[in-house]
Amino acid sequence: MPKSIIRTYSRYSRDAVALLGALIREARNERKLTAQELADRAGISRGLLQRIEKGNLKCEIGVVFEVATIIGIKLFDTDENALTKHLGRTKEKLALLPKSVRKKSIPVHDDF
Amino acid sequence: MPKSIIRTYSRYSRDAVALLGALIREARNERKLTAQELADRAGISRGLLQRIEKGNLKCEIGVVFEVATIIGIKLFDTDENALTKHLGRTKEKLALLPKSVRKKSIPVHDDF
DNA sequence: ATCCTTTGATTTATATAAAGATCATTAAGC
DNA sequence: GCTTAATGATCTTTATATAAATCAAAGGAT
Repeated sequence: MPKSIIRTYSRYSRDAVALLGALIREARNERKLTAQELADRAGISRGLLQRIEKGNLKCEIGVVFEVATIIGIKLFDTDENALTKHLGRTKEKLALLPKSVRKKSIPVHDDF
Repeated sequence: MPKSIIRTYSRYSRDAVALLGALIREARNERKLTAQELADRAGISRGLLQRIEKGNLKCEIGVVFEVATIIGIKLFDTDENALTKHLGRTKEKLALLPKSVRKKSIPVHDDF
């Protein structure tokens, strides 16, 4: 990440990450697990779990999802296996779509 | 990240990230945007967008969510503003819960 | 009220993610 | 079939996320 990149995030994105972190903390408390215990189960440091629960935007998505999964939070869908099914359907659809997007060289006469 | 940490991810987590990436690519194609264009709108490099669409687990969650948001993918819920409402409710609940989890010093006689 | 576990915050060292550039490959549009 | 834009892949540099350790503060349990 060269030359000090400044990132901006929409409110929606910030809320989404914050929500996920709050859900994790809530679930952890309900299950009576300490931060250290959950961190150990996820194979991460307690400090990182702190940042995740706080809704830090710079955490690796894989780690955040893994913690959520371990603590029992269903991502995207509530019913079982819905995610996998959805993934399958999406991949099938992708195979039928154009492999690349191409701009029209000349502005088309979009008449009608 | 000292001493070369090896991370493991559950299939569910990997699928979830892969799904999100696939959804982003699908939406991008439907909207006839090039990778460079979407990357520019998100303020990231094309290379990073490639990794996101490929379902790379090491990308920052904030960036992934931001791209998803920009391209119009609703996170967690389908109906409008559901996320924010959910966040609000969760935060209220958190205020009522114990601030820390504590292990029983002596194994309790869990009799019944 | 006291004890001590849990959590919050900070610091340092290090592994690595991301930007930017470049080249090869693919495939849309003509 | 050509052309060339779009994508895929790789390399280097640099900023930074993370692990680990430490200390302070908070708050259950007794």
